[in-house]
Amino acid sequence: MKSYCKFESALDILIGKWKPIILLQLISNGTMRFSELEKSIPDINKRMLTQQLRELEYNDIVHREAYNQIPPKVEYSISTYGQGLSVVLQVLNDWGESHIEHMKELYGAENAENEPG
Amino acid sequence: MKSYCKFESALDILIGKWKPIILLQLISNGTMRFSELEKSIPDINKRMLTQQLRELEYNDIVHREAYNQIPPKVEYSISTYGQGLSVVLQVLNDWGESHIEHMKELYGAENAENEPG
DNA sequence: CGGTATCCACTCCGATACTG
DNA sequence: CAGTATCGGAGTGGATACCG
Repeated sequence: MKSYCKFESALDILIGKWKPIILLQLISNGTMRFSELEKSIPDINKRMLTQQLRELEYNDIVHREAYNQIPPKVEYSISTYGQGLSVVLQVLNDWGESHIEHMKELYGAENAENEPG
Repeated sequence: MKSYCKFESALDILIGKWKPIILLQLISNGTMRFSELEKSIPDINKRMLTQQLRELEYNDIVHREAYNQIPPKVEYSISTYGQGLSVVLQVLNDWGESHIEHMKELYGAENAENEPG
């Protein structure tokens, strides 16, 4: 049996309320400006968007390109290194999808995606 | 490009301070009693162990077998359905391992596993 | 032995206001 | 446009005591 001892560090990178949807947007749309991300993600605010992007940038998943001009223009995209995450996200997505089905079988269709109250 | 729209629900199941290490223990050791888990995970307390186990049980990842006897005996193991997670954890583990290396290259060996302050 | 109940600390997140 | 600063509430986790 293999060790599995490092999967916490992978998790850490994906954890954060808005990181999944941010990654989703960047994967689907390629390069996006800050304001485009803001518009494409309803209910997020600037503070959270900035914070989550900074963490993803720190982990070299997202690339930030700032143009020195007025008004400012900053573009975000999945970094070259970050492309490697796509396999992981694909696996998580597939398993997540089937898990939703499994939960429906166990608990019925309503409210079946998450934890108990 | 595929949709990736369900990987949040997979994440939800793995998120929780002690879930990774609990899963690790059960995967490595098979069936374990409550007190064995408690001993094998330094710094966890009963409340947290119970809570995280309940959530994993709710999601049908962990199976709970209670024997009606005094003193009580309760055994936990990865459920049959939960075995399907191993592929996911393997992928996360592999990527996490290489990511730790990547962070070391970027930021040096010390303290390179997680987010910025 | 295998839990609950209670209380407290801390972190995460949201709302809002301000800035270069 | 693309942020930062500040504040407050909710949720998550820790310590401890108690229970069947």
